[in-house]
Amino acid sequence: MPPFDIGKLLPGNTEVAPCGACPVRSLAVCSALHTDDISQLADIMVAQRYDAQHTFINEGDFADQAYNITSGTVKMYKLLADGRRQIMGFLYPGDFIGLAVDQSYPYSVETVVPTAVCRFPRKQLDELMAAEPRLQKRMLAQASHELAAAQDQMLLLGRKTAREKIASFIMMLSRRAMERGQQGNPVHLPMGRADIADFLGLTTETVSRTFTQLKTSGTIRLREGSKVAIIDRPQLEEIADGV
Amino acid sequence: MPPFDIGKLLPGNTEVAPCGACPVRSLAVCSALHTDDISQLADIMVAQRYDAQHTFINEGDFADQAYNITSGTVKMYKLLADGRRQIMGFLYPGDFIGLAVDQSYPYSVETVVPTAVCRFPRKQLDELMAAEPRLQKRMLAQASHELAAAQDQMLLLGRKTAREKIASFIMMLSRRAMERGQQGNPVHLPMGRADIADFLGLTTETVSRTFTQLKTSGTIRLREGSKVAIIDRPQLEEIADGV
DNA sequence: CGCCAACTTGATAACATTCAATGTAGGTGG
DNA sequence: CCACCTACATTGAATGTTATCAAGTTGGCG
Repeated sequence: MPPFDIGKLLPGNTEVAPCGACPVRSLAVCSALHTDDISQLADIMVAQRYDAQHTFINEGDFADQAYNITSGTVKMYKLLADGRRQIMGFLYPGDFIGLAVDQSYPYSVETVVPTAVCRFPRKQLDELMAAEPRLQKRMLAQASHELAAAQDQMLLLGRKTAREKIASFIMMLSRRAMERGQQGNPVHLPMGRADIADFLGLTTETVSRTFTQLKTSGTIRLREGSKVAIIDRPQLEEIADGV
Repeated sequence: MPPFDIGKLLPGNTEVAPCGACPVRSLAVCSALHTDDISQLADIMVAQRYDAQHTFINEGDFADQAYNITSGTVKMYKLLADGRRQIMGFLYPGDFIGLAVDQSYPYSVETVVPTAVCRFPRKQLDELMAAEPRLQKRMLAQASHELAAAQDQMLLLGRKTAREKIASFIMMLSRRAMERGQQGNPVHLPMGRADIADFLGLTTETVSRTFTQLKTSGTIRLREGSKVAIIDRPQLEEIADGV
């Protein structure tokens, strides 16, 4: 039998959540809206929960829905015909999916851990955007931010060594956690080695070997619960920057 | 003496060009504006011309200007500390620079061939954008388009072989030429092997060898004037897609 | 026509992949 | 509660693609 099926939902799905009490409101695009606009958003929104390893967007499908992550982690990826996979990025609470999209989704999206999202019909979201320049401005800012991240990743994929890639990856997760007010040192890696490999353009074996190498050189330490402790942060930063 | 200097300009620089007669108006973000708005744009705009191989944006500099290419070709790139370079993309007439930008430019921009641009102060462009939702919408569309291209490039850099990278590159230039109403078959490559290498995450030697390989297999033919003739387009497409 | 930069080709080496085996941890059932 | 089982992670050995180092060749331009 197949490892996952047609959108099995966790208990409590499709509830209409109170945006006013939303824990990620300050992070999300919703921050661009006033309280009365938020209620408009809430009207067209559906809250939903997915299991881990559940694909809720398939590359090529008609893109009629947009999503906002409220808890959990997801990965966006593209596939080649023979199954080679490139993960474009990992998304966290507050991140938005389906903004920079044409008619059909240019990538698939799959949960890494159990994840909650807010789902919007794109058509109505477009209308709200047309009426609310603040929202549109916020979307442009988000697109710009994503573009900058994509360009950093292009430098990493095209020109960095395995060692530099892994160091950059740990630094990125650490910085991201701190930006979100979480602790930046024992960094939590919710994704497996295969996901890390497909994000960095490596194989799982090379990822594993490189972690070991950084551990041996005293730069990091691997902790239980898929956590990485940064022992020598300045050195990790230097490795990441290719110095 | 240094190979290039402090912004030497070709004759006829800093002229105030008539946007109404602009050859790339339909391609550019300007297409979002009506004739009377265009005049506002023209008021804050300066037309400028640069020699080939001239760097007019330096990574890290304060980003107070935005640019629109009106003729020529430029490359955007990032550098690592030891000089390794990744080219994020090549831009053609109608393309916009300085949109998805924070305080400082996240990349350098250098002309590939003699190039003409329109230059805008970002501050005033932002004001015009706030007043003209159509312009802002157009900018969001452009950012989305760039993001999709960046994601395709991430798949290429992370997961494609040298052969697939070169095939994808030729196909991309061919498609782009056709979108612009130019002929898509003898594809013109205005950039050198080093630029192609730094765009595809390869070395110049590998680029050269791979061109030879595709030539030997009868898929392409190298023509004078840095042109590539596509002999077997279906096969080139299959190679590009990793089949 | 000659020069110089860019491109091509050749030989060797290195980094990462591939194939294969072993180790470890989380989850399930006895 | 422990033993087992399965996933995943790590380690090992050999291969291969691409990089590196080095020598030609071509072609554009003065």
